[in-house]
Amino acid sequence: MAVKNDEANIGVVSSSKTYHNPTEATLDRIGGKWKTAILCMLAEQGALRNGEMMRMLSPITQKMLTQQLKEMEADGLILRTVYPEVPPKVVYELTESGRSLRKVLDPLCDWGKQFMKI
Amino acid sequence: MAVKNDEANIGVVSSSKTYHNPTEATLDRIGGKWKTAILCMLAEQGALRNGEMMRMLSPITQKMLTQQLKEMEADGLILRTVYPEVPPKVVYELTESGRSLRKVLDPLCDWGKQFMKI
DNA sequence: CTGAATCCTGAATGATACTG
DNA sequence: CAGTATCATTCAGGATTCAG
Repeated sequence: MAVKNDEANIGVVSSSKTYHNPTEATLDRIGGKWKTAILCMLAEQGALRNGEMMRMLSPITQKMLTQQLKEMEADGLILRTVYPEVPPKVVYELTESGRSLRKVLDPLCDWGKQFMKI
Repeated sequence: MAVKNDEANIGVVSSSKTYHNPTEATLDRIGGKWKTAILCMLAEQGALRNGEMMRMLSPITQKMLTQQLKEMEADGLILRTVYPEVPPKVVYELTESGRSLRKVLDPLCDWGKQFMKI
């Protein structure tokens, strides 16, 4: 997913893989275990804090939430804003590119509804 | 992906997970490393044989191709037809459900084009 | 409150050899 | 031609602990 920090590739936003078709490039960016859930939440709620997302995505771990958010930030899908307060306040929201994913997430969501048992 | 053959779940087409949202149900079915590539090929070509797909997806291994096809067949996305000939002839094509994935694959493909370098 | 740093396990994928 | 069967490897994901 996203970036592999080997020596020759530090800080590079997008790895230089070769895909069989463009769908694989998309899945590389939204295929993480929690990414579509996070993206859908942010699309609905607008902007959220770490703690809020932790609760909504339970039982996600802090490590996974942070990791998935970081990767998506590096991929330009999410904007992370730190407010210099005490205690710390950090807010996450979709970027323009992240919002453009709606065209992808909506069909993904529609098709999957036939299997939902919630 | 697809089925987990533990004792209580043999032969069940769809595992009984609980998802945070329907997108995860979709990704469970098309998220394998080669699945979208296979599905797109079949959507374009109509029907293909094992050897044809092996060549088009190179460097996929025989094991992975068979495995991904089996899972998608179990999920009702692909139809496998064996012609009783010598040498053997087996043809794969999309089912109705598989064809309905076009609504998902097309947006997935469109969005990913911005990252293609081929 | 937000998040970094380690360590660890299992699933997913791959290499290779064999078969009706 | 179209697979199976094993073994090896890699890597995403998870548990736990520490920090500003």
